[in-house]
Amino acid sequence: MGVKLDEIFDSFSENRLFKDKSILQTSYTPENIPHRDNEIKQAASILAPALRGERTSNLFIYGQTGTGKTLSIHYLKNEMMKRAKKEGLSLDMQYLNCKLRKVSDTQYRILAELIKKLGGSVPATGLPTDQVYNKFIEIIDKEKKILILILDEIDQAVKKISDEFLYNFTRLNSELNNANICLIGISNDLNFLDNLDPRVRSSLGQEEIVFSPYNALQLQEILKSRADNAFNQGVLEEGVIQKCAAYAAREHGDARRALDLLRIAGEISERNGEKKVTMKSVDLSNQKIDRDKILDVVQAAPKQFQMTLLSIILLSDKKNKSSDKIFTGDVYNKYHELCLEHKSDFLTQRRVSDIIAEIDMLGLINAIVISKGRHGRTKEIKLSISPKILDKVNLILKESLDL
DNA sequence: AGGTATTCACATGAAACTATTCTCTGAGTTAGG
DNA sequence: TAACTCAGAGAATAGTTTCATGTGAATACCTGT
Repeated sequence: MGVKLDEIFDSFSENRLFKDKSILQTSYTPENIPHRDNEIKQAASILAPALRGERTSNLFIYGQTGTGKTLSIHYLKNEMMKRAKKEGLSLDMQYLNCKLRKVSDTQYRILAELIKKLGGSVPATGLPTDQVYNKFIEIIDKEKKILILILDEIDQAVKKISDEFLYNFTRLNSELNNANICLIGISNDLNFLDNLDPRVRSSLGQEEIVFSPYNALQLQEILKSRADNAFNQGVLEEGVIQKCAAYAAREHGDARRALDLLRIAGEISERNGEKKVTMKSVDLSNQKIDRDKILDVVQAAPKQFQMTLLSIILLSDKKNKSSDKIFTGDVYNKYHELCLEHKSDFLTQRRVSDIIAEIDMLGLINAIVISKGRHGRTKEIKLSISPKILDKVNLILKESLDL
């Protein structure tokens, strides 16, 4: 045993492909951000008055995932804070990601989190919201300064709470005597502003910046600039970067995806003891990402959801041979049967029908509404999980349903 | 043959119900003055 | 006495059921040739 382990360790340290893997991690903030100069400049010119101690317009930023919104804002934040420090300005910028679970659910938690970041403290529960709100104002208003609040994934919070809390934020200034506050909202959802209370919209959307997706070429450059430091010299096989970029470009130019692809490809090659990161591992990496996404979804899904999916899988297993199609009724019967068998309670057909639609949305199955004439109208369901990972999905389902 | 009506097996919507989570209030507790 | 903590009432929310209505085309049923 010991010998074998040594072998593994040896081969591991011998062909190290990575110089610094963390550079490819999503949490890494690079020195410069390629292809976002315009956006950063725009944002900077909007926020610049803050460096003269003046209030700035509220700013709203949108763009799809992996277009560098958060990164750019972080960068800008750091630069501005540096500058403010040098010149002794009382400027404060706080970043808050509204998507984090502990933060997002309620207005209370958002306020509590902000207060914590500003150096105050509130109990995790128990106080009325408006008291927390007052405390928040009190803390900000202690001294004369400019506070810039960056609310990332703000659409998530609004979805959970309602836009009322945003409205509160936008009128905050009228309650402040010393300090000035301004908001930067970041969202993935392009339509977000449209479904907002008009009062909030006009105030939050004073300035807007759109981050457009990277194209394949830009992705390549981003990857290249990071790969130089992340990998050792010459370990990338010809075309690896291009391939990663191409895959990611297909997914609306998601740079995060591109970086993940490259990193995982590297990990796969390293684990296989290869001397270089090969094209093949990029393919494997792509598959792995897809697979992990599916497995995560399946694992995290609620019980009834899993039960429904399992029914579909069982049915398509059987039906594949007789080449029959699967319909809602079949699924419900099977599901019902399974539930009885397992003595768990079951949902109505109405709900299962919705669950099927949800599974469809996640892309695990493909369901289209068809009419079978005299034999009614129903959904025709096709499983679209690749057979390669079907076994794993099955395993997870059986495990979590402990069958 | 050609046209119309029926009918099936669900889809799709809306409202009502329910269990859980949040918020808020007031009473009790603590600690400092 | 002010600040904090906590339990429990009431409000908000998510997940689901109940009730109601809608749908597209295969099939049954005419109708006149």
